[in-house]
Amino acid sequence: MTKKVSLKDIAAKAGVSLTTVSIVLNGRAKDMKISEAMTRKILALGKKMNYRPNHFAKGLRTGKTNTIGLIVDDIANYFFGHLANTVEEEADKLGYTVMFCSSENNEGKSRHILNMLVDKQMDGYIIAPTKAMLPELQKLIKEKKPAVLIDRYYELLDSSYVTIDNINGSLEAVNYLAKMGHRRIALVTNLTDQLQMTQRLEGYQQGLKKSKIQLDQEIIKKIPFGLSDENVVKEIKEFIKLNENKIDSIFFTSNNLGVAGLEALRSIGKKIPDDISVICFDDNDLFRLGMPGISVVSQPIKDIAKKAVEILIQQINQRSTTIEHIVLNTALIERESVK
Amino acid sequence: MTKKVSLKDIAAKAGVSLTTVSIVLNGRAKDMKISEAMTRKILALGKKMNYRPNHFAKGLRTGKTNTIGLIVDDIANYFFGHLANTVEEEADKLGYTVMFCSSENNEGKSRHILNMLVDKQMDGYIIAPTKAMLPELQKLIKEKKPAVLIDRYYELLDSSYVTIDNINGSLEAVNYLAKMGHRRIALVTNLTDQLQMTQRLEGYQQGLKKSKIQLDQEIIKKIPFGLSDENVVKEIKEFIKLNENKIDSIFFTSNNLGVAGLEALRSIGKKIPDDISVICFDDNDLFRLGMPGISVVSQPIKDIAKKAVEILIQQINQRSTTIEHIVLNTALIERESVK
DNA sequence: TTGAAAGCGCTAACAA
DNA sequence: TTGTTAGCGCTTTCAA
Repeated sequence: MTKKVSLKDIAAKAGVSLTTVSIVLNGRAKDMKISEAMTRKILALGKKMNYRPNHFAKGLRTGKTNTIGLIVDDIANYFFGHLANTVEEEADKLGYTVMFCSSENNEGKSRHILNMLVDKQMDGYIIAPTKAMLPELQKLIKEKKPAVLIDRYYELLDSSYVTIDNINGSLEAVNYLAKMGHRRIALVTNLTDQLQMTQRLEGYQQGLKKSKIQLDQEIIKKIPFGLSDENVVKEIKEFIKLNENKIDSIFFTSNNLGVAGLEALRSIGKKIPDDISVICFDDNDLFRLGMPGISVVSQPIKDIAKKAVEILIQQINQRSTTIEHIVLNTALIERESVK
Repeated sequence: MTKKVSLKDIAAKAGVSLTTVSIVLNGRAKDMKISEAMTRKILALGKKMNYRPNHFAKGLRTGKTNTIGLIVDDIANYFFGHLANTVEEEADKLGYTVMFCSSENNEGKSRHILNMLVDKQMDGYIIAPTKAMLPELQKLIKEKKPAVLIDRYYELLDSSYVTIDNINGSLEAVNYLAKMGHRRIALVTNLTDQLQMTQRLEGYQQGLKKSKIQLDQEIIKKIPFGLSDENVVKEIKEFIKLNENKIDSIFFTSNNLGVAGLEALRSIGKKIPDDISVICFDDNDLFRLGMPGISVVSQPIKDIAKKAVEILIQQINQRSTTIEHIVLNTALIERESVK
């Protein structure tokens, strides 16, 4: 195993002190008025010896890691996977790497990964928060660690966030269904008090009201987090069968629920949109290209990611210390699942 | 900002030396015969003061990070997203965190992220390699850094890998199409010399031979990496239109190509399976739940991930230094896209 | 059974 | 314009 070259090695070869080498290799030669000749010599030596700074030593000394932590629900999920992709891309442009973790919407796991990221001293955090994280998150904010929340936030957490207008997105979905003649609009959502979901429920209710449709708790199904995929499908199947004659359409409040919903509908032989109309919050390949195409409320995933990174890096660089609340708009995409 | 507690702080409070605290907190009290009373006292203090080891100091001293690096083509891709998910899960069980990066099958990016991971001194690497990485990878192997390749490997790289039987998977797909009466089987694959793809091509050729079908280069389409999604669709569309009357079925060699292929087919109004039959390497939600369901050669994603982590961690722990070559089997899933 | 001290590689304050 | 030195927090050898 070839020994790694350190600043000391270079200093020795160059016949100068450690400090000089450090300064030059950190691009501060001009500031410190190191002679051009010296600068060139050291730079060349650094390249020739293939010097790679020791990340630990640097971190230990400066406290900086050039890494940001990203916590999402599930990296395999379409929304979060694509979000993560753009976050990485944007961060990379600015010289940061990102460390992803999936919270799985699970209390223990959430807290565990956040602590772990804090231990590893990320320079900043982009987090789709869970309730279990609240205490840790509060501490983070209090200590003025750069952080921006995504997808949802907590009122009592005085932090920046980037979200979308969930209420209006849902409202539009429901209005659209109503406009197409549907009156018995079922809702399939998650059993959670996470804001994005309560807002989607709220939008559903507002939409009904606006369309003068009576709210019926019976045709609202709330599915707990943490069920296996098969069990989610099962729950939805049972819900649909139970309300077969009471509903004419279903609004799924997420990607995952929608996919499971399609599976459920298929397995009980319901045809979209002939037997039942369907609309979903969040887009994906299945909705876009499946037959029939599923109408969706689509989120500007790239914009969310870009904005989150932008705000975070500003905070890290202290260029801005103001708390930003960004709310982006959704877009209703009509396909063939509503009739 | 509350100052972080260090071993020194605890030592001071406990009235003992730094060393003792370090030993106890690392669970080596028994080995070093530290008295029970002392052990308990320090442990309690550590908990009370909420001691969190400094990752940099530890890493600087020991060279260990408890982090593994994972390089995939694209974290937003179904296959790699799910793979990453399981890798994280498995690694977590063993006390490791994982740092994901997407190579985007791009030369510069590949090399860049590998270097970056090496700089950050991962304890081990799980890599879907690209050609551009070869020199760095070779160095890694020579320095006996734990690493296992996934999805593909390079003969000249003497390293462990976990892959699937691509040749047989493709062969089965082609045989299946032939058995269903197809003779003009087009292939849509990537223009690359990456092993998983050349093997799938090889399997296609073997399948044709076995079914006594003449190979026709004209109905093999190779799409370069790095095109935008729309352009991939466009390329496939043109290919299909050009060969409209010459083909009765298409075999897509990946997830991404299949999705783009479905989009292309739809946009030119070709119905599956009436106008054309389709089969794809790799599964996803669209293939599983779309109408019609797309028949696929499915990979055991979880097993690949688990095996890769298992082998890697063994290497890290020096429990095993032997190079392992794992080749898992695919499964042909028949749905409705072939007639 | 415990402690002192060296040193991992780097940066930055201070000297020269 | 460059060098000396202290110290970031930790582990480990050697000594007591």
